[in-house]
Amino acid sequence: MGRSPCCSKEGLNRGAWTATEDKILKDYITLHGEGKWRNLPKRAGLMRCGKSCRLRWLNYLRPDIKRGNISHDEEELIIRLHKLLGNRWSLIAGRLPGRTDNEIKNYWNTNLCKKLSNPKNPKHSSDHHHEKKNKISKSKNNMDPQLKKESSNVVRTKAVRCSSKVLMISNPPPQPDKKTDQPMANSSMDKQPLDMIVREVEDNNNNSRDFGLDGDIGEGDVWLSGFLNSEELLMISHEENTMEDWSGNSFLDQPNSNPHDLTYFLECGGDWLADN
DNA sequence: AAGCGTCCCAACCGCATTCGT
DNA sequence: CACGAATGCGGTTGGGACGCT
Repeated sequence: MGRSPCCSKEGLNRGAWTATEDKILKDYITLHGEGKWRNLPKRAGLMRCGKSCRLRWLNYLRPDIKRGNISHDEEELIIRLHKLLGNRWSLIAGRLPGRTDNEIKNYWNTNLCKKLSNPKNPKHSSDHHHEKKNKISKSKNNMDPQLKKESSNVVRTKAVRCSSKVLMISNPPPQPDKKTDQPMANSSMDKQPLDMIVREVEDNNNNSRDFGLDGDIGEGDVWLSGFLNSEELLMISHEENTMEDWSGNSFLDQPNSNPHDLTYFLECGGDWLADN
């Protein structure tokens, strides 16, 4: 029983990649481009499964990969993003140019997880090369259960890619009912001030409520789900009551933004729509 | 120097989601 | 709409590197 493997494992190389394999893969992708991973190994002459090739390329061989030396700024950003997004490593990585989801995940698990659970421990500096061998007696599978619990208390959503998401902050239009496609009555989210929404996100962090996309979705959740699943995520700054995209551009600086209306149309890829 | 324990990270695995027909 | 294939994602594992005794 069980699922059939992604490819036949017989006769395939496993484990660490050799320099020769790297070169073959890199040359092949340089020549033919990414994609068609399943057939790639055969065509490139690699004794690897397609998944393995994809992973190797994305996490190691891509020319724009930055490796090691995660800066203090990057670390701060990871922490902030993780607070908001939880373990959605690919989304977090998307906001850190040159960083991969795997690298960020590893960095989180080996450094930030401990650091945040024990922030006063001076051994946990931001320079992870210096903290490499700190002696917290904890094996991987022995993680503090409380810590595990806390790390799961984050907004989690199904990984959903959006083609075009719209986020209305203060005055959302009636949303079509998923089943009937008819507009729903204005929700209680209407005219909700910005900080209310921020608080709602935080409350959801605290009570582990999951934002389901299917079935039993509250009206407010529809909006927040859209927000949280959007690749072009916005950061809402509590202090300044402004919205920023991750590059630090203020929402209020953008064309068509209106601080009183706070209607923000979001096109994945970060393009600001000329009109709605 | 050898043995042991711990840590880190590349790679693997299984499931979810998207895509194509 | 249904189905299978392809791709993407996040959790987990295993082995090498390193420090300590």
